[in-house]
Formats: sequence, C-alpha cells, structure tokens
Amino acid sequence: MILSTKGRYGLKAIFELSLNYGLGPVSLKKISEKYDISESYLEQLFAKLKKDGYIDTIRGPQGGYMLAKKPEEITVGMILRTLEGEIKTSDCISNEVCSRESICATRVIFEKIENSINNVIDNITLADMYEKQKNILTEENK
Amino acid sequence: MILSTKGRYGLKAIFELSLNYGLGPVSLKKISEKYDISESYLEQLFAKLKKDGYIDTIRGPQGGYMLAKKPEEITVGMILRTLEGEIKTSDCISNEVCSRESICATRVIFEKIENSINNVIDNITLADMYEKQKNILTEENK
DNA sequence: TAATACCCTACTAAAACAGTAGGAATTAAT
DNA sequence: ATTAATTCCTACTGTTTTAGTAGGGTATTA
Repeated sequence: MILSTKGRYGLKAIFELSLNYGLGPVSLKKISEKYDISESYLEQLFAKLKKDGYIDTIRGPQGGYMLAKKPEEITVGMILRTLEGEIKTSDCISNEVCSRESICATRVIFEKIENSINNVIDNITLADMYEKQKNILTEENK
Repeated sequence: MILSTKGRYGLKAIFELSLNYGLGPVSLKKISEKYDISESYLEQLFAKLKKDGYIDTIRGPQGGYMLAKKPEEITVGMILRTLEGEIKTSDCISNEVCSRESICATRVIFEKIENSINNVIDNITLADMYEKQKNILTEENK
C-alpha cells in the first residue's frame, strides 16, 4: 500500500467538504460517521490541512469544517502532500551526479514513477472529483 | 517515500546482475561493496527474487547470483512487486459497489494513480535500463 | 581441507501507523 | 447564565514495518 490511511481518509473527508462547498460548515462527527473513520484521527488530519490553508473552521455548535478555497483551486496533490509528505521514490538528490556507476539508470526509473504520480495528482482538483461523482451517480441510475 | 529500501536496493542490485548477463555469476560481496548496501540484507532480497524465479545462484567459490531470464523478459514491475508487494493505493475491492455515497470519486483517483504507476513499471525491462545506462554514459563523455 | 560463497532462521532497535484518551477553549441556543 | 456542541491541543499506546544484524549451516572449488 503506497498510500496510508492518512491520505486515503483525508482525501475522502475533504472531498466531503467540497460536496458541501458554499453550504456552511460540516462537523467532524458527521463525516466520521458517514465514512466510519475515527473522529479523533480525522481531527488530526484536518489540523494539518488547516495549517496548510486548505480548510477553515468554525467553533461551537453548528460549527465545523469547510474548504478555505474553491474546489477548483485545490488539487489532490496538495492534499496528499500535506498528509503523506512529498511523493518520493528514492533519495537520490536531484541533479546530483551519482558517484556509483550504473545507479543512474535506476534513478531514471524512480523519476519516471514519481513524475507519473505527480502528473495524476496535480491535475485533478476537488471540482474535477465532484464532476466525476455526478457522472458516476448518473450512470448508476440509468 | 513510497518505495522502501527493499525496492530501491533490490532494483539496483538486480540491474547490476543484468549488466553481467551472460558473463557468469556475481557475488553478493561485490554488489554490496559497490553500492554500499548491507550484504546480509541484500541476501534476503535476493532470496525473494530467487524464489520468484528471477535469479539463479551458484554456490561455492567463484559462485554468485545471475539472472534466470533474459534482461528483456524481466520488468521493473516484477522486481518491485516481489520486493514491495502489490502496488496498491486503496483497499477498495475492485468492482465492489461502494456502500458509502461519494467514496467512488476518490476511488477513481486512487485507481488512476495505481494505473499510472503500473503503466510505468510494467513497460520497462532490465534491457531497457541497460540501453538507458549506455546512453547516459555516452552523454557524459561528450 | 581451507576458503569462498550461498542458505536459512532468528533477533532487534527505531520509526511509522493507526489510532485512543482526555481535557481546554469557543460559541450558539435555551 | 448555562448547557451542549463543536473545534483545539497534547500526550499516550499497541501493532506493524523497516532496515537491518547475528550466527550458524551447506555446497563447491582450488
């Protein structure tokens, strides 16, 4: 599993916020019940997302979490990097010339993997996911 | 880091074997010294690769490890899967209909990531890496 | 028969994972 | 004013994974 529950839960949860974009805050309780994810654990994930400026909060009754930006301004990559850390496949330092012969060919592979992942996650926004979701639901009702 | 040292070391090491394809076995000692990787740790990685049929061994002095197949028949994906396990991004069961509304859109993302990784690693063989390596060395000497 | 090399199993320190626990602060509703 | 709902914050914890280490056994060749 190359993604931990941090990224998996976190993406689901913030997508839930994007479903509610413009409709007021959503409480953790609701999200954790809907997805059956520990409330306290989610809290810690949301704390990171808030720190990085992706979500805002309102405290007290009727409070909760909400997107701090438009869904089209938040990419999957931003979320995953906040929660999982940088997506890396090796510890070769970029542009450093390998001191050991024949390592470079493997580095090229690792960079390709990295690039292909980044290419996916940096080009999908929460708004795109919303569109996708609509399509899925439409398909199901055919 | 989405790849552990198992995949990173292991790919480097088996690539070394492919550089020696057809020239007799290479001892672990040599590889571990060249790449500065623990010999005993590499041994465990090679044991898995042998079990899965990618390398053969010759015991005794002058012995060592060698590819069990042609470099063009071994993909990076085979090696990484042997060493790291299946490349997965979520635990959604394929084709299972999500019981929870709106999870599906996130599943689509995870599948895209998975597919893009698999697409890279399943389409590069050790022979391709060898070609790449030659190019790198040629470029350096320009 | 000594040296070289693979073979095999068990152990381990450290980190990461996946939470749990519990209290403090804020605020809306009554 | 009080209560209840909510976020905020920090610390703790059991389990698994990581990245090895350790040490003996077996085969082979010079």
